Amino acid sequence: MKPEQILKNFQLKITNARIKVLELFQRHQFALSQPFLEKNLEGIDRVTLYRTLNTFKDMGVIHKVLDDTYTLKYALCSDLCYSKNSHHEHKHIHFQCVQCNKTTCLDINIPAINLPEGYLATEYHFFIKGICKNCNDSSYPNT
Amino acid sequence: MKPEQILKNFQLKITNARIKVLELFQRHQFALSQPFLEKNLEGIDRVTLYRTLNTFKDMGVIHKVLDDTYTLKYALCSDLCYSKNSHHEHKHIHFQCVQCNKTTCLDINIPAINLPEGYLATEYHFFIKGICKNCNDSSYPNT
DNA sequence: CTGTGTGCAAACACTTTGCAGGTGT
DNA sequence: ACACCTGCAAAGTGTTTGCACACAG
Repeated sequence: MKPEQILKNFQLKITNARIKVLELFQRHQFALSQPFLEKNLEGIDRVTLYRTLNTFKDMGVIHKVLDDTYTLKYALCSDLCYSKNSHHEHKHIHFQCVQCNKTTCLDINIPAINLPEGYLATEYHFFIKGICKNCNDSSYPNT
Repeated sequence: MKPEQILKNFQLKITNARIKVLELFQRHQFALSQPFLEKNLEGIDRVTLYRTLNTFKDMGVIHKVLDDTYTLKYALCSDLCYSKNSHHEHKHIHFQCVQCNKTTCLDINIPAINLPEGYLATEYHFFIKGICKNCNDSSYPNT
């Protein structure tokens, strides 16, 4: 979908910065951080990027992706973000590759957990560190 | 166990800073961050704390606890950190309370996940956000 | 005595806030 | 026209590095 259309769907004003940010998300299948955006989108202010990401997150255009780099990352919401009852939520597992340093969304749901009596859950975050398919494949070149 | 004994067990030099840090960990059942240690341990340099935490983590005295605050947290390793085959690893779930802002270790193992072909896992991080037992109990006082 | 631990200064990286001016609708 | 978006400056917070001195073993 065209960035302009996405913005329209979410009733967000169509601005240069937002289009550029969405395009960048669409060009990459992995989660993006503000520093990454800043490097790859010269001409757009650092603060604007932070605010754009925040707005997108609040409106449900993107969702937080946590890994252990302690830099906020986000990924475009997709089918993965909708459960069977068409309720927008984020219960899939993320994968952080220690080789290419990319964190991606896996098409695997977070398994249900029985919390001890008295606990109330609102959000689940599950990520796995390791070597992703791409890096794994390229380290064993075809013979 | 006495902090001195712990240090001895891990073949670490017994210093004032390390004892103080271990004592603080023992006094709290939740994960501690460097900023927290800094506030609660006046007289010990900020950098020393970072380095102490790093050393402890490398030696397996403490383990990383991730939540979405983007501040590194650590917890003392305990029985939870040893799997059935007495192999030191960290596969339990953490819980981040949005009310008291404490992140704790749960006595629940991370369920096994079947990764897609080609992926290789080395670490699992799973945390749940919500309201912990303590906060939940205190918001519904006994009648 | 020797190597490791500590403290201080400084730099680095990521994120947030305030305000003035610009722009989409 | 008006509200919202953007850019700039500055500050806040968490973390790392370099170097000289101190101290545990």
